[in-house]
Amino acid sequence: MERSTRQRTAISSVIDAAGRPLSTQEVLDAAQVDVPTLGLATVYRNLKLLVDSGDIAAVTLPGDSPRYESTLHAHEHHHHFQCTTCKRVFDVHDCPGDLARLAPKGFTVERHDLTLYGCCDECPSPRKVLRPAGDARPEPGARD
Amino acid sequence: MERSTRQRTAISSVIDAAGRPLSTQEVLDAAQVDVPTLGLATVYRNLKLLVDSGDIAAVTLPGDSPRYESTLHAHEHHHHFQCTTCKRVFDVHDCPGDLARLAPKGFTVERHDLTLYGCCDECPSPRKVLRPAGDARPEPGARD
DNA sequence: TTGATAATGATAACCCGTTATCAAAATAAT
DNA sequence: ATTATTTTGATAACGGGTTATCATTATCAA
Repeated sequence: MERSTRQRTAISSVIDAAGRPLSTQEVLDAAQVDVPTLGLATVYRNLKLLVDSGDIAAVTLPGDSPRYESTLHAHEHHHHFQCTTCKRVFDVHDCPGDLARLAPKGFTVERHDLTLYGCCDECPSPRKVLRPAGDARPEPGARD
Repeated sequence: MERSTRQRTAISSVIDAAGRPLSTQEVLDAAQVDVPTLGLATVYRNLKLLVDSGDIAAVTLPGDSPRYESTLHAHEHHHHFQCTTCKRVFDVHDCPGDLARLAPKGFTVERHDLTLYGCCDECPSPRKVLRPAGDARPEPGARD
């Protein structure tokens, strides 16, 4: 039977508490606060188990690896925002609605994905921050 | 200097004539009608050249490899439709508009991607075609 | 035509996210 | 506590899409 482990509990609660979809690396980093010895393979194993059990859902974005979010929050139809600076993904709780009308004639629309791109509230906007060319000072929130 | 070859011409004109974004495999298949000896490496090389020169644009979709479309058509803001059966991608020339308002407060929206999913007009809709369980007859337009 | 060199095709190598392997550790029923 | 079994962590292997390698072929200016 399935056992309760410190690793599994940490991974699960990190996702539930996040409030936004997390990457495997973000899950690893956050869960290692509770369980410092946690390994990447264990994260992958448990993410798969949680997806299969329906507790979390995978969020796929164009040209980036999947994020994972709690299905408790994800049950309502929503979309996502990705910060082009820190690459973090956030929930967008609204939807423009009635998108099926955009499809070509004769096409049936079953679902849709909408991703907004821009600058989150913790990253300095590249458009607003002017600096000398070549100044590549790392920014708060930047991931390598 | 850059030379004109049968391969380069074939790849370029296939994309211009497609009317929808093509995968590398679709480009290879279509261009081999003109140049049967065309190899996959040559397709990748020329797609990169065409993207760098601004003649074509890469279209990235969630969880699928990129498609390529002529920038002549792609200059106007538009979106995409992917058929869940044949996996082909089509242009959607409309846009719901005013999506920046959906973002969380304090976030700046620079652009957005919208992908519709469903059934194109050449594939039988899985919802409409009832057949006995286990009957996996390949459908017109299906890709393996 | 010739010759310098860019482009091609076949395939090996690469990248990176993910999965498999396996000995060691943790869990939970007894 | 004992023991059967699941889970873990480290790391090798995998897979697919893409890029590098290199001998051969094609292009084009002279």
